[in-house]
Amino acid sequence: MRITPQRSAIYKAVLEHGDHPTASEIHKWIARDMPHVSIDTVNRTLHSFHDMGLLNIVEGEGGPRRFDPNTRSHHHLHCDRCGKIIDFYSDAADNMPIPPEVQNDFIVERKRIVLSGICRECMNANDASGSGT
Amino acid sequence: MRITPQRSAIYKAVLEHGDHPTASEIHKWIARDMPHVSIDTVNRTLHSFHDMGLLNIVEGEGGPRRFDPNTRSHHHLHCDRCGKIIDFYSDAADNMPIPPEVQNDFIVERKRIVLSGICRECMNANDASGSGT
DNA sequence: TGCTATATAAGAGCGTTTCTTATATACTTC
DNA sequence: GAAGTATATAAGAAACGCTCTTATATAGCA
Ligand SMILES: [Mn+2]
Ligand SMILES: [Mn+2]
Ligand SMILES: [Zn+2]
Ligand SMILES: [Zn+2]
Repeated sequence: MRITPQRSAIYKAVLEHGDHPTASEIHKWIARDMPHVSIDTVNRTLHSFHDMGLLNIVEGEGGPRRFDPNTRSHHHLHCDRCGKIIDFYSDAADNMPIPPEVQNDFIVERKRIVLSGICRECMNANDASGSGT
Repeated sequence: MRITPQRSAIYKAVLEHGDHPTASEIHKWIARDMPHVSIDTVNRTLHSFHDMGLLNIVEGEGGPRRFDPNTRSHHHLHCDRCGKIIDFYSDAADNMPIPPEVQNDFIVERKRIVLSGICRECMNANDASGSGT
């Protein structure tokens, strides 16, 4: 795979961005330094990186794909209010046994836990507005 | 909430479809009996059902939302080849402890396990084509 | 039966992803 | 270092899913 300025910038952007960005967000992020990179190149490149194992694609409830530069084994919290996706780590989750009937009919290559609910910020926002005088 | 022919048909279609269909798939499914139902109505109605707790929205890796009429606590296998999503049940998963540091910063309302890999059909398809003489 | 709040159809609009094609360029070969 | 070639990119079009707008229809109530 060729090394191009676009690819370097895209990879750097994903690492710097930190969160779980969409192709569009990476495109905007990069635009500061390289305004002429096309969204098509960003999207195509992110998928190439995914195919090479440099990035994960994060589970979501429809909508645009979100990419994840964190390649350590980890899991996610999804906030139902603000849509934020937060990493967490859990040995219990990593070591959780897979049911035998699944193992018979399916080759498991990846195991992820998704917890949905309300994040701390949204909790606080709710408290502040909800219980005043 | 009013009972309308469209809503009845959409609910029936989701139950009959069985799998984890998209709004568009339900729209096509219904078209056999009711060709004049709009995709907008299907989509809006599916979301209403979701808000009422009749349906779940299934986690996916981008792309259109997929709905799930199975309201029992269960988890999913995602086939990387054919994109199929298969239900499975696991007490170990349901009882898995949530890390304390998560509980401090997040109100967990739903817990799902997603296993990605290769389903039996894709396995067999691969065998048949891959290792012949 | 008639009324009214709610639901629907149709099409427009929007954002994301993919496709097409001409142009540019990273890497190889000499 | 120069030339050649396979690969990558830009730009715009197109496809797709989802949402919004507005005029019309209708379910359920009085
Ligand atoms: Mn992550
Ligand atoms: Mn399911
Ligand atoms: Zn939140
Ligand atoms: Zn499969």
